[in-house]
Amino acid sequence: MQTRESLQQQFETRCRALGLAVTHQRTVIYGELIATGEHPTPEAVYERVKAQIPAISLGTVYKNVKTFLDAGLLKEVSLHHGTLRLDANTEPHHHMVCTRCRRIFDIPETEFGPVHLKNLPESGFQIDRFSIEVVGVCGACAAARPESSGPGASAADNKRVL
Amino acid sequence: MQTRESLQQQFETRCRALGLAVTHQRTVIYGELIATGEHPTPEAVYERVKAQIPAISLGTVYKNVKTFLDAGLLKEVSLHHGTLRLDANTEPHHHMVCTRCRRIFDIPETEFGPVHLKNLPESGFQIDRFSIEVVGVCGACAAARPESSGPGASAADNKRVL
DNA sequence: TATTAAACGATAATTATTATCGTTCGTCAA
DNA sequence: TTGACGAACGATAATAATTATCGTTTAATA
Repeated sequence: MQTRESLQQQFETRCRALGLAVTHQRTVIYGELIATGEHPTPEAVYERVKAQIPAISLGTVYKNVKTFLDAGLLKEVSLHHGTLRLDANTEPHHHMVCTRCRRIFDIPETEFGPVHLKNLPESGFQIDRFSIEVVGVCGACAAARPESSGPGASAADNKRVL
Repeated sequence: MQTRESLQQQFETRCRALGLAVTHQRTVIYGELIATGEHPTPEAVYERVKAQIPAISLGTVYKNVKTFLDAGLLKEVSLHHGTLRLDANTEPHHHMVCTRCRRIFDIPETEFGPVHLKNLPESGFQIDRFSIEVVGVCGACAAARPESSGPGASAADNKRVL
């Protein structure tokens, strides 16, 4: 398990490896992101960072968040951020999502074995259901571009192909 | 398993039960949604419906999609539609999401037993990983409003409380 | 320390979505 | 069946989230 301190220390090294300038703004933005256990919005990050750098621009936060995502320093919580996707399937089911074209396929609940959760970190949380997402590359996209060479290519996959 | 025909037949009945007028626009919008196995965006629905009702307004599609969501005729594919949520946790982990306040909590991967998928409906899909989401109500929200009485209350839970 | 490209702040533009408002149409009682 | 009325419609303005532009500043490095 990575500590906040070690992540913060690695930040400069990782930036240099990526050819990114280590600016004060970037350091503070990243610091806030690893300091919080929450999963904030860019706007929320902006508010926190502004306490330390009052002159920072919201655009700078967005630009750097995007840079960090592309670099793999950050991840999006969900592949489905962005425009609303509708589901008229009333049967219980799960989804399979292509990281390239963002197409969504249904998987009936019966295709999965039971989910075992050992113990719940957050006390008092009332579980309604488990939602499983199979993340990967669909047949069509795999055929179009067979091999995304190495882990570095994953960032480009955040963009839509189809 | 509900057939498209039965769903389309139920549409009028369900609308009347909900006090919603059965308009041509609504019938076509809903029809397109159950006709497609995809999970379209409102914009995509608009394009499809426009082929049948050229004068329809995009606003009407949005309004009715919202009405259908509130009524439970449709669901959103993801709770994370809307603004971007960032994740600086580089360890493999899953998420627990509160349907009321939309707060997101981390669950280490080790808290779950292995996921068993019997067979993949979409041939050629290359699985990268499974992402499990524990959906429910967090302790704080449950304490604030203990019982969301009956299934009808679930629609209101789509809105943010915190 | 001087050069230079990258990053910054300010702000305009774009995209997704919601709200407004006058007109039309589905519902239901007569 | 018709007529009244409120709900839904289409057009369009407004808002929110995000991205792009552009002139200025700053980090990297020679």
